[in-house]
Amino acid sequence: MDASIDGNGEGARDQLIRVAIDLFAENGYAGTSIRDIAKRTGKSVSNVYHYFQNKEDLWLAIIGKTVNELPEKLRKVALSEGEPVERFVRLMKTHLAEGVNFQQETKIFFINEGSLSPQGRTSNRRIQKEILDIYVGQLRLLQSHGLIRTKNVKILAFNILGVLNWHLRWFNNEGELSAEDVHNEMIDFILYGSCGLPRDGMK
Amino acid sequence: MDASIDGNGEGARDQLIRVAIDLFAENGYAGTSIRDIAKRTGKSVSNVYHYFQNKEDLWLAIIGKTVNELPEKLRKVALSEGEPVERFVRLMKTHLAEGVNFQQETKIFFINEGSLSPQGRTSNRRIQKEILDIYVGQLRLLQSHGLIRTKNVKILAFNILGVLNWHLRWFNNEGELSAEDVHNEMIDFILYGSCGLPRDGMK
DNA sequence: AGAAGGCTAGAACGATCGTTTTAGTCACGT
DNA sequence: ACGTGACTAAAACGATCGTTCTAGCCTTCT
Repeated sequence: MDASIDGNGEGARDQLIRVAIDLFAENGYAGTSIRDIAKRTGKSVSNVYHYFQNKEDLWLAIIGKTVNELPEKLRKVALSEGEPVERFVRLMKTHLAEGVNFQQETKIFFINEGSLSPQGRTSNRRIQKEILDIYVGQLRLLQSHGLIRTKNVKILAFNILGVLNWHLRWFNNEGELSAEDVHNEMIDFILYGSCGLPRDGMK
Repeated sequence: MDASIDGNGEGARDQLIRVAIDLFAENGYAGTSIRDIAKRTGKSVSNVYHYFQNKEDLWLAIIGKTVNELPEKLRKVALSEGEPVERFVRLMKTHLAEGVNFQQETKIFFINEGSLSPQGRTSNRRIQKEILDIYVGQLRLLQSHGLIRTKNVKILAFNILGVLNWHLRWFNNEGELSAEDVHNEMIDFILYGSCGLPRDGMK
């Protein structure tokens, strides 16, 4: 039998991660104990410590495959071919799609900065800085094409990230509107706010 | 001597609140212990319990005079006289000014939902709902004047609140740009995004 | 002088925290 | 058959948590 699949179709390690994500999102990092996680999985405390070195290691395992890889994914889009505005739209669509994919993980990422070790805190800040820089870079490019209304692209980038990141708090993928519809409205809002113009040549 | 003023010009209770705000903002609610607060004030643990019934009571004392009163302040502006767009701008300026006034308190408010008691959690949600409703109401009014680009004002309200609330995370009042300049750029972004138009008749 | 009460400190209580230790089961290679 | 190593459970460790208890100071009123 496949070693990565057990009887109920989910490895013990994956189950621990899934439950930890739920609990971290509900009660925060400091507000969630190892015993809470063990209890909800039906496993024992030592089981957690068999798969993870400590609590922060479990945290990093959650962030590692999701938020940590976000800057690289966004950079790939930012450096891709295409017309500037269209690429900018693609950048935001990628960003929003990742947000829906890893909604809880990203929410956790933003909410629990204060409870981490100094290394975790630094890594957290670095990721946010990288993402900000990607947007600032794209906005400067658009600005050089005369497409941006204002001078201060950094404020603009913060505004855009506010819209994109806040969406993690309110968007419900089980709602009546499709993610694509919601995202298109958000992107229109941002494009009007940034360029004073609607999306260009997009369907 | 005035009973509310002690030797160093700050009452013990006020000092405890001030330090608690700092620590809650740094390490979160669950991540901050009563002993941490006592230690930084130089006072004892029982001193905290002399002025506050328990930890959550201290939390509520912090939120009580700041975030709790925000919906009422915004509602007052929302119900005031004036031209719709101008009033909408005044609403956001008030919102942003309060955010700068109580930046740490409001940040705490958003970050620590998960660590509160059920009552605290409910009250937290209620406040956020009230603020959302105020913006939805204003947007509907603007919509009835034909000033809104889109149909779904709720998404629009979330986008706006994203911009306004995210600003609590990055804005530094000691920076080179004045709060007014930054806020005007933010409001322009929102107005373009919402109406497709710049501020009207504003200086 | 003496009682009362606001304010403070320090010790103590039971609970819970993250983590470690000990021990057990089971599958598998030799 | 035997040992090895992955996995799991339960108990225990020291530290820290929120909170309470006891007791002391100091001011104010009588």
